[in-house]
Amino acid sequence: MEKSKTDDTTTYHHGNLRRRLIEVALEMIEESSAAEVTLRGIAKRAGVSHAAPYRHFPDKEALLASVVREGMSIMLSEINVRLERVKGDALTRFGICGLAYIDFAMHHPAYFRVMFASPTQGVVVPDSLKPQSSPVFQLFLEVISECWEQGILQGESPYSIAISAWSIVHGFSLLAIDGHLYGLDAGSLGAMKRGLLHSLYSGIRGENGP
Amino acid sequence: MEKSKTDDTTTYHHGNLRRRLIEVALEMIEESSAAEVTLRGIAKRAGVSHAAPYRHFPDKEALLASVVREGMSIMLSEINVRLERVKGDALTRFGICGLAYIDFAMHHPAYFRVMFASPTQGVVVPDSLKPQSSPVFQLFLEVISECWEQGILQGESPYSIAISAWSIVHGFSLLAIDGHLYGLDAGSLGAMKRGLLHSLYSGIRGENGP
DNA sequence: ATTTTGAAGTTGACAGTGTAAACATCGGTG
DNA sequence: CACCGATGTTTACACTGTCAACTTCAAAAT
Repeated sequence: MEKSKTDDTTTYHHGNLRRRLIEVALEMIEESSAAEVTLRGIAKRAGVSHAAPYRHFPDKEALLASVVREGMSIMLSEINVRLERVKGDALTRFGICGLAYIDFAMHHPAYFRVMFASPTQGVVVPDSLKPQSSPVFQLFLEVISECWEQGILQGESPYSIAISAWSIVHGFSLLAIDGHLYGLDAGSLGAMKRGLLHSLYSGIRGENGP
Repeated sequence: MEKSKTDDTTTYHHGNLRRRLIEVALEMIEESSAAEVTLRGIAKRAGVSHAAPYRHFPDKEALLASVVREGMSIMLSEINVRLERVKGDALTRFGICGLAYIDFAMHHPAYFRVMFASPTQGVVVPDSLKPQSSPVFQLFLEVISECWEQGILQGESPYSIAISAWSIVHGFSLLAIDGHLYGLDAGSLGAMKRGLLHSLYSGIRGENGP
């Protein structure tokens, strides 16, 4: 009779809420924006009374936090799936991490926005979900360490390289989904992604630069 | 009797509200966080009835937008002040832009947060204040163009370099003020800033990297 | 098979929010 | 000096998050 934490299968009285609530929440974030999403609105769209969510989440923030956790999990797995396909070459794996990060942001902007909305809105993301402690950052760190040990990447430490890499990749993701880079077509955006990683890898120093 | 848009001098019935409201708003953002700030709370702290702000701003969002504009303006001027002191050397000027951007974020985290809270909260930042159209980004672009023309920086275009530069600098700023990089002391944070810019300038490719 | 029981959902209430409309007030202009 | 419009106040409303009391129903216990 134990209700497992990750309860997918149909259960309960009215179907499987909890799950449905998370889905609806994401839907509504896609349509409007994380701030304008209302708990009552979510409940209504789920076809349930306005207080029903409280049987599954202590408060609104907790529901949103679940969306965040789910997003984190999906992001991590999407990156990992791509990594699986290119075992071996450490540098390539590094590139894949960066590209996959940006791709996740562009493919799932709603997830991405809730995930990194931290200080604003009501979404007070728990510390364990902050960038550096996130599994995604840890993955970055692993892959970068591998490169660093092989002398493929240089820097003060793998950690400092990871900071640089995460910064550039995350910053670009924000531009891509928010400022949307002046409506560039998919092709040039793809080129831009690669250009971005290249500029970090090879640097932007010109011939006349000291 | 015209009330100029930027009304600093004391006027009106009850002193100079508008100005005071913006100040109080910023104060309260510093204390709690942009989302939890309430219009009624701002009014109360300004010693005024809860509807008074509506004589100066059409709605809450407009007040917050004014805070954003002010932040943008301060950021721009702080960067410019530092640039004034180092006319001449284009590359140094580029470095100053990046450092000053990060410094602004760290010195005025409240401003920085409202400014880039875009999609979340109620702060729907107008398009004209989005990163790429902001004067700050334009400044980046100018300085980078200068370097690019002199062959000090390389890349597909000044614009693409600016994207990379803004991305890394903005992403790092987020880490610094939000994830706060595990409570590093000021010294190592300073070193980190420089390391960050260096990694973009010189790249992170190691000896064994292709 | 029937009772029991507690989780899941509902209803109604409350304080607090943003905002609008009607009213009050004061300083400068006629 | 009277007026008038900008500035501030009061009252009111719809909506939010959240809580407490109530209902319902499916499975556990008898």
